Amino acid sequence: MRTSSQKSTALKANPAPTEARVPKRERGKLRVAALMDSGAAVIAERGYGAATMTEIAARAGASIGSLYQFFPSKEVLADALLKRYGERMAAALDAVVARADGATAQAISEGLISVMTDLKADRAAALVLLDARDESKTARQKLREIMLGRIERILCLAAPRLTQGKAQMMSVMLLYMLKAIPPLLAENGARATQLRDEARDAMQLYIANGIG
Amino acid sequence: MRTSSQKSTALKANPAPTEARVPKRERGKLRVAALMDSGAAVIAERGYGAATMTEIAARAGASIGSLYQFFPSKEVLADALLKRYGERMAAALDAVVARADGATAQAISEGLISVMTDLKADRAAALVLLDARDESKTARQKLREIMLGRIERILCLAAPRLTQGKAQMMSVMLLYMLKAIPPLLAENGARATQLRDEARDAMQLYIANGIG
Amino acid sequence: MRTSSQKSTALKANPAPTEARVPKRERGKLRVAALMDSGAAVIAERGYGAATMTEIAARAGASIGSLYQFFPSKEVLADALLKRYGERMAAALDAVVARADGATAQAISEGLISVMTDLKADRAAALVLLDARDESKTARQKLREIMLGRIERILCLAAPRLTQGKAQMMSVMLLYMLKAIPPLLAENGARATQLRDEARDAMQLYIANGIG
Amino acid sequence: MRTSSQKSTALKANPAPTEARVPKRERGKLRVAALMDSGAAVIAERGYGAATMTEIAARAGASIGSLYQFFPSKEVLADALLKRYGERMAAALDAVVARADGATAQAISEGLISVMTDLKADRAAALVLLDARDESKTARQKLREIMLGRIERILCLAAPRLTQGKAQMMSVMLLYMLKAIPPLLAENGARATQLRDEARDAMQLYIANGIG
DNA sequence: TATGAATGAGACTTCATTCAT
DNA sequence: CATGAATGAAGTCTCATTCAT
Repeated sequence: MRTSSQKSTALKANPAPTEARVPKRERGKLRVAALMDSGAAVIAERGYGAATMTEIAARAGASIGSLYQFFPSKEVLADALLKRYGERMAAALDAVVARADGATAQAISEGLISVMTDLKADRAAALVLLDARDESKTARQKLREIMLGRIERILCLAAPRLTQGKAQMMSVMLLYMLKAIPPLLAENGARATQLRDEARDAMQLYIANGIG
Repeated sequence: MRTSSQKSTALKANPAPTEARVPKRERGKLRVAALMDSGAAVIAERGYGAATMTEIAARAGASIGSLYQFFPSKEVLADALLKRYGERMAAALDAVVARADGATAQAISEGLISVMTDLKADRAAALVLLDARDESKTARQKLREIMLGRIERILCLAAPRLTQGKAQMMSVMLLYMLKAIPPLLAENGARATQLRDEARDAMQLYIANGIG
Repeated sequence: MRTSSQKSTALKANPAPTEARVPKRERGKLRVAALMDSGAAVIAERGYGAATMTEIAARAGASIGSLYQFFPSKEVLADALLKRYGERMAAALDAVVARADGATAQAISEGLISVMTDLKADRAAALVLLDARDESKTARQKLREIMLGRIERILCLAAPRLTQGKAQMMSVMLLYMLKAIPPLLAENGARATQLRDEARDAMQLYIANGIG
Repeated sequence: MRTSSQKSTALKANPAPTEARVPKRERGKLRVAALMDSGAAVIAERGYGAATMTEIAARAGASIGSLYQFFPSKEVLADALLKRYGERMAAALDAVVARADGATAQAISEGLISVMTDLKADRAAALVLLDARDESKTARQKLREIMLGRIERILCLAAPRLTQGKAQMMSVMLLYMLKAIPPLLAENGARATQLRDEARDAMQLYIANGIG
């Protein structure tokens, strides 16, 4: 495994940019979007380690040099991907939050599952990234907070009498149940519809029991 | 004294072996065990792609050549690890099966969770392997069958009136809930004990509801 | 900055390319030419198995990575070398074909030997390659056809009454006599001139006898 | 390519044995013969570089340790193989010499070709060895002398008036024609019989012309 | 800015050879 | 003598990253 920079004899090594460069022209924005989609696809398909910058560029119809123009390292690309996923996830959960006031266990369960069912393309990559990179501690933490916070808010809105401790505990539990959904459906394609219901039931039972 | 290249690339070499070589002497057996433990540890720690054969050998106190003596490729080592995990998992689940006749939802839930809580060292590696390698289709399938079959048997023993279809569906659902347990506990160390109970409750509710 | 393994071994990577990449810039073309010359030299000197990619790159003044940029494997380099040799050989023989109409046995013999005497650098490598690699079946076949076809044409032009069967048989025989020439001359440097005449006589006698 | 000994820290490094150990018991002789046959087969099949000591031992039904017992290095095995081939070749040619007195060009030609047609198994390996190893200069030289000397003697016996110079020149030429025979026949199996005659004719013409 | 060539550390793997049992 | 495990140098190949055009 490598950790050290390759450029050992660098003199005034520009302090290694850690952020994606923001494109200024329209054309650049399109290219960045294409590169990110390509990156998500390749990483989801091959895993973080096996995904090569060359393939990512090629699949986006760009040259390797062009890719590095916007994402100065593989790390930066991974971070950008994770960030975009977080934002989209937040938005999706916020929609559930908006409908959570006094909602039933079933509605909540259904809403959460829907969130996990959308955003497919990005999630596959995000999951891969989260447990392939050591450095993603921060990103993982951030994503975790995005999700946990909103789930907790949903629970509290639905059941105002819930103690904070119980709500937190339940949020964590639900988070992990939710995480199991995408693989559950993906790996059991034939019975995906029924399993989706089964999963919703399981979560509903758990939520109803907790809400009391 | 060596003279010309050792590596050939010429002619169709003996078809790369796909199985671990079985040690014939005591020393070899010890080596193999050490190498597998080391392999499980390193893979769990770094992921399949980032785990290096060099580190695996070193951590087992063996030379790289020694590692390759028994595991002629990284793939083969991965397969062996998965196989060992499958056997241990089967044994552990069989013990639950043995106690399943007429058992309560709580007992079953508790039993299954215990299985996932043991075998820690091997499982971490196994999980990593299962979704890091494409080739492990077979291994994954095998492991899946090992677990699904036994979970189904447990459910049927506990609730003889369950239809086969329902039992199968529930087994799949439970399998994915179970898979979520190790990361749930590992990533939330501080509240692991409570979360374990929470998980048990969730499964228990689901089982009880299904058993009727 | 790099973080996790580059080499994957995970997932079915892009199917290993079997063809040399064609350089698009002037610099690349020069490189490729230098690399091929270097490859021919090293392989001729050491044999295919003992020739190392490292040495080939070094002798061309390139880095190992640069070599692999254009020739993604030792095999591919070998194929490219063989292909180039085939093309040059074809051109050289075509020149003999052009002068074959009604030519004497001596002229033909002389012409064929000249062909084998030129192209030295490439041929040494080509010969080594042809019987060092199993996979070169196709290349060998192609080269064989290139030579046999032209030799046959030469014979027919020189002696129109030759039956096709006889012409083919003689072509094969001449091909193997020709193949013996380069080592004959190379390994007997001191008497190379006389041996060249001796060889020409042998071929001339054989051709004259066959042509009748 | 390696040239230096691996055992660098050796203290009183036994001066690296360069000869095959001679077995003393009957069983040992059989084993040595089996190992040599196996060695010839594997080397012929894969080439010198690609032939592995492990496979050679295995194909002879012996362990790697056992192989090294008799042939302390791959080199030594190669030398032994070459030596055995030389002896057999000498014997075969001696038989032709014995019949050479006043023989016709056709008889000589036929005799020489027969020699090349026998000893198949060993020759394939010998040819591979001769141009795969740098060190085989001596062996090659020795073999060359074995053959050249006898061919020359044959020519002189058949045509006492031949000058020594001419006889030598012709011997060299014939040697290379002979060397072309095995590949000629092997690679053109379908027409081997006719090609054999064709080759005999070519040699006969050459000899007859030279003998005058 | 875009392109594609250049670089080299480091990964996996092989195999001649040695040695303890 | 036989056996099979141990060793490690060296080979092939990959890919993130840099740079000249």
